[in-house]
Amino acid sequence: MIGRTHKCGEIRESDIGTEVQLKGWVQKRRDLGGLIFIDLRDRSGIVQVVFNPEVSREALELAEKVRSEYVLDIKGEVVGRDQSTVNPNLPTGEIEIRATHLEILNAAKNPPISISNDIDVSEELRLKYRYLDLRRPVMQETFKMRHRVTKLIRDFLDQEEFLEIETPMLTKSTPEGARDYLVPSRVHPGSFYALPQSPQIFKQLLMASGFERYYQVVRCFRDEDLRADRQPEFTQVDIETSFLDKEDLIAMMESMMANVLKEAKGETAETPFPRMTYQEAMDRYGSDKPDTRFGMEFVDVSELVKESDFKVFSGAVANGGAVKGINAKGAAGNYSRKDIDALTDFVKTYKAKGLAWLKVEEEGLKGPIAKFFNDELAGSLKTAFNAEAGDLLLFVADSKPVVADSLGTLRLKLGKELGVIDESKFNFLWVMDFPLMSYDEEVGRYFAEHHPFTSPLKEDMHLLESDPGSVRANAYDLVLNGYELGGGSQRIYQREIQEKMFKALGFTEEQAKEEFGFLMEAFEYGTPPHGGIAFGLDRLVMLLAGRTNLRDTIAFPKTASASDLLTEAPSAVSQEQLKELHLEVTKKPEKADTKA
RNA sequence: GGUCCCGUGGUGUAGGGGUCAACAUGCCUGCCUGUCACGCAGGAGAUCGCCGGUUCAAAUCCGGUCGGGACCGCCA
Repeated sequence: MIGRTHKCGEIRESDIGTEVQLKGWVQKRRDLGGLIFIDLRDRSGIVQVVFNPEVSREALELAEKVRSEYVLDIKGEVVGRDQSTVNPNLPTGEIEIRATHLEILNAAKNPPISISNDIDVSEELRLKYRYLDLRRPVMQETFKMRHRVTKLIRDFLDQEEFLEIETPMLTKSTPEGARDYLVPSRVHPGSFYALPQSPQIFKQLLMASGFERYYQVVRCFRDEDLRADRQPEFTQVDIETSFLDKEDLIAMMESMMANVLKEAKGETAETPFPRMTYQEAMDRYGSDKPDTRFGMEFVDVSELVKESDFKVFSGAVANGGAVKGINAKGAAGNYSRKDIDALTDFVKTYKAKGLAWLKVEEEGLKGPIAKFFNDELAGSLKTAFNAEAGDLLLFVADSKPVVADSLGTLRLKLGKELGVIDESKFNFLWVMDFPLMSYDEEVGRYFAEHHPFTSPLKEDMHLLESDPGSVRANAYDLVLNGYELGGGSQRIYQREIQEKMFKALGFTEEQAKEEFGFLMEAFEYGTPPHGGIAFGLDRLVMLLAGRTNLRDTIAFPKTASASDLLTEAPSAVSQEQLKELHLEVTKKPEKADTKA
């Protein structure tokens, strides 16, 4: 018994009368005594197999031994079911397999997690028995989706004459950006490679090499703490082009994404995608990656309330901050004072000192701060928020970054709680004109918002030395439903500009030369104007598959504390290994499971 | 580095100082020829994550610790 003639989930009425051989796992066995039904599952789906003594007593007796997740090899005939026994819940429900032969290829212990879509297991067990978790149909679907998306992207880029070129995984640690994962060098005592945070510099060098269009589906590493949408190793679709200006590249990427959405989801995305400047995104949504599937936009009432008797408001404006609010339409009845207290605690995690609120009623504004607003001001506020009776107005008065952060996150929370987000939508959005760099008060210098190779906008170039903080980057982020899907920019390709950039970032000439001298040297040998973008593949798949956690789109992900529960990585290593690498561990490992 | 939530039979939960270890599901055995959440009858299975403290008595209270999750910081 070797051959497999059909896949379980693909057998149909048209196959009736066919002799088939199937291989798969036991989803469920139903033993009726003289008759046994087995739902056989392979990656294509499920089909019902019947063991009947009139067909093969031998097979029936063997089937009695079978349990969940046994691996079977079955031969039989496809037969139609009586109208009364058709199962409308299965694509294969019109037929069943009348088994003539059964071979048990492998037995299985009773699995610790059930192989079904309804998740009623802890994340911990799912990760420990990841190979079982991945058997679940939803997970299989997600990875089929991931494959499909990756292939669509590859096919698209291939058609556009991009070359997929690999870049090193053992590379040089560079300052700026995230913490590096380091790999000690055995050959060079005390020296370390870094795993790439992205192939940024290599792809620019490939442009210097004259490849013109490069892409790579590539693993990247960042040793930072995890989040639901952040894993320490993740996959980027990394793209770089020569001679294409921003508009050409953006149009091409829109076409690629629209194609992915169409082919993977059957959804149409209107191109060109909407655009918004960074400033506008911050002003209207308090985020550089706004979720535009719903409104509830910020209303800046700083001007209205700066003279008000409510000191929290007027004081914030006087201190150079702002007072902004959002209107939770019709939500006044949904939120008790206790609920609003909870919202207040929520915004406090984002440094807001408090949350002011007003309920809009027919007679006027209600709430503890209503007394500070006279009829005229109350009227202006209602107009500003387009407020009607039943609305709940929520305000944060603070420094501008705190207002943006806290109110922006509150908006998302309320959007979810009030169910005003259309989950079926795919809202792409370009966010443009990011600041090139921002000043870090604690460290006392500027840091690049994207990375130090991002070109300034031409019209801001003259400010690079005089007022670096106000220079806008020739950069663009692609946002999908409130997630940053990718970011790109036109790059600096001239040595003098790159030198100015490093200088603005506080590098001495020597430092710049030591860290990035090879790149600047390359600029001197005819590097073409170039630019590119990188997309987070895991996130894209997560959004397309309708998942909310990045772990669900990565076959073997890490826990929140960056460990792998399946292999138990990371783990201690032997003294010999450490010695070879010229390393000494100064802190005792948490787990005393040192390898022999 | 910090905040919050969770940890009880295989799994998911309930309980919350002393006959309270319960429910569902799964598992095992038997019966059953049209099931597909099969059914019926019976059965096994947990010192309540771990360590310590309080107490006559701790699964329950307290402290610590480990593990999982969400978030802040961090990260584009």
